[in-house]
Amino acid sequence: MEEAWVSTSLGLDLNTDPHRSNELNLGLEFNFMDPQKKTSTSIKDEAGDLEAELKRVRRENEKLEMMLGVMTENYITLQNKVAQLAREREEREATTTKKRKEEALHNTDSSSSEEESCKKPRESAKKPCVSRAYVRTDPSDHSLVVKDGYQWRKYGQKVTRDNPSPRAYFKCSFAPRCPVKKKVQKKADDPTVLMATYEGEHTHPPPTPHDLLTPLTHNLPVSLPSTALPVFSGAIPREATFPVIKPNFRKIGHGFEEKIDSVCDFPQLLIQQLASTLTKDPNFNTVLAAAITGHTSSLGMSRRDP
DNA sequence: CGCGTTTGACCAGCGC
DNA sequence: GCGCTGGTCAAACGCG
Ligand SMILES: [Zn+2]
Repeated sequence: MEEAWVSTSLGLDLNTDPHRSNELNLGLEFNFMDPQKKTSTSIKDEAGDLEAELKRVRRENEKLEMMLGVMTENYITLQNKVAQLAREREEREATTTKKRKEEALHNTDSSSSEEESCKKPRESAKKPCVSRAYVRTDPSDHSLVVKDGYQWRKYGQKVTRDNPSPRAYFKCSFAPRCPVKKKVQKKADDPTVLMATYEGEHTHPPPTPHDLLTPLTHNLPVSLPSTALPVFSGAIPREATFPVIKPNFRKIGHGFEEKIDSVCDFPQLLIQQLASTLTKDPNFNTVLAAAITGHTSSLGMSRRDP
């Protein structure tokens, strides 16, 4: 009974979405509304409890947010390292294989194998840094978009020979200042997995989070002039990593610009270990996004299905 | 109107 | 030299 009344009140306060909760703000307002109407102390208590609970949930949410941020940061760092190592190994192997091949091909000149590596320095110069990432997606999703925290501009799409699904070509939005390109194509044997091939290294800090996240909240003073690097003085904010995972996340942190800088509260070692473990899983982003989304909705939000 | 995407044209490398 | 293939360009188009 009481609950019904409460939820009605909430529903009235909210716009059209009684299930979804802006409870964080609502809890407070709702508390003010109470005394006006006829209230019983039990309801008050309940409201108080709820409010406290909401606060707790909110704090937990924020902590999770930050944890996620830290984790993703570490993840990206580690990913870069792994990619670099893989690249180096690949190059080494490629060199040896090529040498062997060439040796087998022209058995005639056995003296100078170095010459060949000199002959074709372009090949290695052409591919300064190549790394691969695999991302699991919704099978019904044809968009060929891999959310990796950077902004990309699509400049081409091709149907390739050995794969029924097309390959999309992207350049970093900071081009030509940033030469990074990526190719995205579904795996031939598993169309639910996107294979992203990155070439080059970004010449700028990973994400431009606020640009991506808050087009409407507030404007950044930096409108990136053509001469200056996108400046990120100090550490990258924790939201930085969110677009990597799930842009929708802005809803959560929205409006709470509090100083939740208690990273030290968290077991960083554990996080780092986690990150390093997860690094081995190419589907980490997807899985993490799903997990976080699920966790978030189970925390305070009921799902909203269109 | 500006910006990003789409898509056909074009180019370069490679094998035959 | 020719054809195939992957990669890039750029005009057309759509969207906010
Ligand atoms: Zn870049």
